[in-house]
Amino acid sequence: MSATSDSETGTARIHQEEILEAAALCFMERGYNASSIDDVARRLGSTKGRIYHHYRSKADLFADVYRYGMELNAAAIKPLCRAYDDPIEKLKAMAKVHCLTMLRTRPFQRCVWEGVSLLMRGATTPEQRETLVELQGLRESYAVRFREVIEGAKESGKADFESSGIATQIFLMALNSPIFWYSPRDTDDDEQLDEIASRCTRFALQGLGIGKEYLQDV
Amino acid sequence: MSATSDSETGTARIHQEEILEAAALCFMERGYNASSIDDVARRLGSTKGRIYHHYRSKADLFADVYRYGMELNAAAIKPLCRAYDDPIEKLKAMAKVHCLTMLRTRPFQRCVWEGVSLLMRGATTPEQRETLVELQGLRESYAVRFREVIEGAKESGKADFESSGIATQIFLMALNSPIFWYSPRDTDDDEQLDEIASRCTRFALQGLGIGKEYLQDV
DNA sequence: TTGACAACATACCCGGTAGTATGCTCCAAG
DNA sequence: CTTGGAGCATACTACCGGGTATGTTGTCAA
Repeated sequence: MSATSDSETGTARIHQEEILEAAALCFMERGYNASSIDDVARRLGSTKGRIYHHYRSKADLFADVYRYGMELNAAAIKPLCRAYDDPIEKLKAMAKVHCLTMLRTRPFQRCVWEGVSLLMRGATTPEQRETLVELQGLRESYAVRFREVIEGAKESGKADFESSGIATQIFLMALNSPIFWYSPRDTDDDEQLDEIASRCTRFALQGLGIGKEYLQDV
Repeated sequence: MSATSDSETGTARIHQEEILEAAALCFMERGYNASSIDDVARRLGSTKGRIYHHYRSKADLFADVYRYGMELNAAAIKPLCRAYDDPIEKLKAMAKVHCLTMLRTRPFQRCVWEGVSLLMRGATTPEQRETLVELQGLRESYAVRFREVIEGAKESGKADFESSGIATQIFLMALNSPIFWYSPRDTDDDEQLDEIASRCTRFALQGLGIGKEYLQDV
């Protein structure tokens, strides 16, 4: 049996991860609609047959890229969720890690981003619609984790904004921004990424009205 | 003569503006590649013939939407360029107006945004490539105006950041963000938009390290 | 009155692409 | 050693959508 596309374990998933990476690169470079399955296959040095053996449709493939990207995000902030008392410290850590994940897994994150847009537009089949709504739920609950900590920071009196909904949106936007304007240099050392993540994090936290006295170590 | 698509004056442009608006709405809802010329025509209650009478290609139509969006931006901040001495005050005004323009002309701004992405990807013909590079230049020079004021704010000692390039990117991103997460309410009064623009502006200015004492009237 | 042209509509072509049907090969279980 | 299926490749179809060629109508100037 094949063409399952969800919750695979073992070797199947390993084979598919190669496909996922190629797909993410294609979708990032040309966008979902402009990328053909043949493009992805070419990048893999194979043909359509391989992809359609593992995925029932192009939309399925994209959905799996989306899911994988969100899994990377969730996995990155997971260890931080219960590790802090002070909401400011927690928010600092989450923001920094989130931004670093954006930079390190840029192709997937661009797909996640485009997925949000594709959601609002028309998903053809009701089955696809269902999948996209589920994936949107993943992203939504991820955002909620940030919003809760952001609200905690406000209650502690160290942050200052009005609508936590809007604040969270802009906050995440600032952290996500490098996936658009950052293009990896030839010498893409890890310090460089850390530097950029720091600046984005500082900007985002200051945007929430958090004083600089709390942001020395970002 | 027809199919000129640039620097029209008088009645021709008026007819085209109707097309521009329909195209902007389509491109916003489904994206450039997923929108067909027939979709745009349907929204106009007409057929392809009308569009291809005014534009030589789909890419030309998109380019004009892009251009129009950038013209709206440039026109909005133009009166502010020589009206302020204090860089902080100037930056406040520019940011607020920019954000408001984003909210009020959202379909066009979404197209401008997608245009940036389409640029990096492959433009087919060298002629299109040339056009897109020119449009990218418009956007670039627009960003430079902000960067100069942002650098001025830093020199005045009232802002605090490290790289003005990165700072400008995140700054504009924060101001642009509502075109993605804001969907107009049924009661979309103008105060609502002003409120949102204020919050985005405060966030962006604070992100630059500008103290709250300068931001009372945003 | 006419004819020329703008401003469309209609009908058609054709290349590209998602999806399918089928063939091939290797490997492991029986 | 043979057989069934995983893991692909090859060949093909069907259709959508960009672009064009041509027809139709209103208008305005000579």
